[in-house]
Amino acid sequence: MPELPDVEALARRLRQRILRRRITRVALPDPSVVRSPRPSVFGRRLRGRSIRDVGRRGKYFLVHLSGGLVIVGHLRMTGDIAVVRRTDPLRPHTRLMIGFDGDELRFVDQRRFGHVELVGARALDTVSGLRRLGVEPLDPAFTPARLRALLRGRRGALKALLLRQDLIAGIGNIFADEILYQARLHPARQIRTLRPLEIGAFYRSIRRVLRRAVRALSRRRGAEGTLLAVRAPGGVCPRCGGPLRVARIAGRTTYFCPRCQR
DNA sequence: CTTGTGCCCTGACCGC
DNA sequence: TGCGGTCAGGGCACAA
Repeated sequence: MPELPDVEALARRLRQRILRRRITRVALPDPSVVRSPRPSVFGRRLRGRSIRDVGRRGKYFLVHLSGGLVIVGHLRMTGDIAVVRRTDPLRPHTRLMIGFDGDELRFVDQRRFGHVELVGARALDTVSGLRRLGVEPLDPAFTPARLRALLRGRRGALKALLLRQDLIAGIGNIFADEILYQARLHPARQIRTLRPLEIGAFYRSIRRVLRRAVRALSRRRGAEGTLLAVRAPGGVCPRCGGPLRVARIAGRTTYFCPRCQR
């Protein structure tokens, strides 16, 4: 589930809850979530440090610690993080706990695709995956000109482009569909056939969809009047009322409205 | 360069 | 109710 808006909302929530707090305890019910260093070292390195900041890059979350260390993590398909009372019952699939006095950060992940690693702040750009990420779509650096440059000379479907983390960071299957829906562009539409007006609509849709989702998720609100809300077999287009279509595009299950999206 | 496949895991769901 | 097959919103390596 987690894409850029989810991870951004998570980072904001964490910032409110654990900023400046000191780690007193680390537990690893499933040591395999830690990529590096070795799980036994991981806990020892964390204890005693305090949280300096919590950030995000693409779908990765970054917890900056005192002493120039950073926890880099990815939630993949089923990961989630919550800060709860230390006495609260453990949810199933809890993989990692980081304790502060009274509270505890818990990394829960049913499918065990998610992971964390601990790196020096200086070495952040050596983290594979993080290193190859493209532009942040909500950053001022992502301008219409930047998007045009990204599209220039490129072939393939719009949906495939949106899913490429090395071009634009943080968009996953769900929001790719939503962005194309709002831009009224067909997911299989070829990049090189886009007209200037459509590129403009594409750009605005990327920004608008992600920004609104960040806002909604940060307030723990749902999304209304969107494809998101009706994304299910038998779903109906909120705009024209016609049936949605499901297809495999760019290797992913794709929902779209064949009438509204061209 | 682009697309497709399989894989890492677990659980939900469907049809028989 | 039980069983096996299929699929899932990510990312990576690899092949064509």
